[in-house]
Amino acid sequence: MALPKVGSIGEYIRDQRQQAKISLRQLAEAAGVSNPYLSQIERGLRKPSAEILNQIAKGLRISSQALYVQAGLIEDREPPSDVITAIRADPLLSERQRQVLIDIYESFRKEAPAGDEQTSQHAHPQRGPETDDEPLPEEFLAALEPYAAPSGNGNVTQETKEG
Amino acid sequence: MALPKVGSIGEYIRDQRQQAKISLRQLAEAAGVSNPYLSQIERGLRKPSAEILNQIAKGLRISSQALYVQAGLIEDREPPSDVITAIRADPLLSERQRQVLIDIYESFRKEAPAGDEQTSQHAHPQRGPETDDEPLPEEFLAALEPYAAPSGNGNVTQETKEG
DNA sequence: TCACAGCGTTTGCAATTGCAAGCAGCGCGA
DNA sequence: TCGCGCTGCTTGCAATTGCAAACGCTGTGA
Repeated sequence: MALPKVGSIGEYIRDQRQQAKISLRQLAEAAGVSNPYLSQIERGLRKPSAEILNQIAKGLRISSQALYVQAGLIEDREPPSDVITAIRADPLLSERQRQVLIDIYESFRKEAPAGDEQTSQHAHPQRGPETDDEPLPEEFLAALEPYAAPSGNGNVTQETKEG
Repeated sequence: MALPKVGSIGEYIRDQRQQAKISLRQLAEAAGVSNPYLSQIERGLRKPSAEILNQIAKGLRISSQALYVQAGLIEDREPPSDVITAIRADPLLSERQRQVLIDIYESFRKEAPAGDEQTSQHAHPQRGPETDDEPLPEEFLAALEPYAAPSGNGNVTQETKEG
């Protein structure tokens, strides 16, 4: 576990605050917490709750995640090398959708020849967002709609919205 | 709007727990919290700290971020499209499979309004040939086989391979 | 009919959070 | 020398967290 010091959350906050060139009281005001409590947090005398942490993050204009990671409350970033893990972790999917995705994925994994793991990125010269060989399985998507949610939406052409 | 009630964290936990088919005591044990406290959390009588939340997430085998987002402790500013990342990174999927998975996932994301996985049950009065009771869309999996590879395999019952 | 095991819930209680009030120090203008 | 405002820190104290123990309920086997 090469995790950073959990207690460094206070130092991290103080560091961020000083870099922002604001006083402890100012940050306390912006974050909506009391000055003395913030003081104790920065010196590691208190272990703030997630709500306080979130408010402090807002006051510092930094990501809440960054603070949570520093506080050791989030496995830093959780690199989901596992598709199933990522699907399970997605809070915006319904349980039904999750199950469908996992099932499809597992069926793929079972069928897939596990031999071409050598950077299959170039396995298929896919140039556009759509596969050229054949049209996308719109039938699937249309059929999946009842599993997703209301509002029949056939527009599923992928928009390459990788963040 | 998007995050109506923060207190729904308890419902979310209970939902996840029941879908995992484990008892309150089992989850409490796995998460390292007391059973009565977990009971109170699930019913919204207590507001757990981030540490407890983190442990519960571990016990549920879900992402801490998912819980934090549900708890309103993280601005869902960064929608975890980790699913797409994971799909893209999976070396065992063919390009076509990858595309199908991403398309399905994105269609889910577009249709699903995050929180109401319950209401979506009755969202579609006009149902297909099968009723909603059907646990899993085997028809989809069967139809997807040509997109995966030869060798028909219909055994895709949810085995919930909890590691 | 018991006894046992499991379920979720309720009940006190120690420990902790988080705050209002107050304290000590520093810089500045009168 | 004061006073004023700012810095951060210390001190009680109400409110809350989180837990151990016990409760009521249901199902199962002797």
